Amino acid sequence: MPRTIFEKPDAIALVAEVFRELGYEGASMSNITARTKLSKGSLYHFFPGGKEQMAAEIMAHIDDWFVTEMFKPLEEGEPRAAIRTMWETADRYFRSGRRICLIGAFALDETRDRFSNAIRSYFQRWIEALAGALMRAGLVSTEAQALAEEAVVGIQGALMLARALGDEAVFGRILERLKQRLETALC
Amino acid sequence: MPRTIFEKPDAIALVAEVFRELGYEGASMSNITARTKLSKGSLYHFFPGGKEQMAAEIMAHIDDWFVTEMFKPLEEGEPRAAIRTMWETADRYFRSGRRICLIGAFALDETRDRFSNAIRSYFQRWIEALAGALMRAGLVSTEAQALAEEAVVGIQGALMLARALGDEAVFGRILERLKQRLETALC
DNA sequence: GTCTATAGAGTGATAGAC
DNA sequence: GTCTATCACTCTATAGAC
Repeated sequence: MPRTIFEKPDAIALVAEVFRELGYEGASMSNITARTKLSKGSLYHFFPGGKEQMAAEIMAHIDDWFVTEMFKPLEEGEPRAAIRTMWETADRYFRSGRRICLIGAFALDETRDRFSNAIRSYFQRWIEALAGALMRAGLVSTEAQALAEEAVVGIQGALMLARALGDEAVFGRILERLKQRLETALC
Repeated sequence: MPRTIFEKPDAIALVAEVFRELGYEGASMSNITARTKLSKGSLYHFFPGGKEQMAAEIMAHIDDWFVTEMFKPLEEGEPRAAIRTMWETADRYFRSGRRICLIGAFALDETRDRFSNAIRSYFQRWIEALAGALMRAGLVSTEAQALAEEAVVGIQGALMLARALGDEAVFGRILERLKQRLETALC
């Protein structure tokens, strides 16, 4: 019979999309095997710890992506350019509001306790990286902290509202307003 | 054997807390009976449609509460006073960030399709009620719409971030900033 | 006695683990 | 595929209000 060979990074990406669509509880092993075409054997080969390990590795994978593409540039690059790039990176990652934040969704459901450390450190690092960039761009600490918090809150709230209203355009509008607010503060 | 008599409003409130804590999929009938002390007999007596009916009635109950306590005052009352009261009502309902928005949480998980109409109309009415009050207070339509959207996005994002960081204080800080922004716009 | 609401064992289906 | 645990849900017996 025909077989498809998967590598673990593929498996993580495929399973991630199922979790993103159905949530942690909603993603059953049958759903996952049906949608990913990965057999139960393959899944337990890649993730001996079962569903919990899948979710943990998916979150780590998302975190890695953000560290490379967004947090490190904010922490180490020229701050104004990095902040400008951040909006594009967010828009690209969240597909202009069509894709939700899996880590944010996990924060709101019963999986939150299981993964609370990963969830907390992702958002903490995002806010701190942005606040740090704003300070290096000339803002005082309190203002930088408040604006950074507001930006991350706005992105997450916009993703939820886009999903709730079935209108992805909300995301673009909020992103634009947040961008303007940060640029105004830096002038 | 000893029996406890429940009334339906009590049943809705008790079950609501289980859904809020565990999410739709996470709240199993066993969990619900264990935490609420309602037997399966009582639950299926009150909610012959099972879990789906429970969730639908809980959402309707939440929606009713918001209509009475927040949307109608915004739609019909003196706009500036109603907006001022809205912040207090939100802070009280969400217990200063300790309680999440169940309707928002449903919007992000796989239940979203089942309840999409209820979810959409809740957020739509909130934004429209607030935008209407801002217009009656003197703002032009586009600015009122944008500020209303931003306020609801901010509240939802702040609830998520408070939960994600395990730090409810975020909610109070964001609420205060949103309040200031609306008051500034109205001056 | 009648009737409604509750208790909780029991049902088949399906979950996740292996 | 096989396993056991647990799922949503059904059903019968009966407690308690009248």
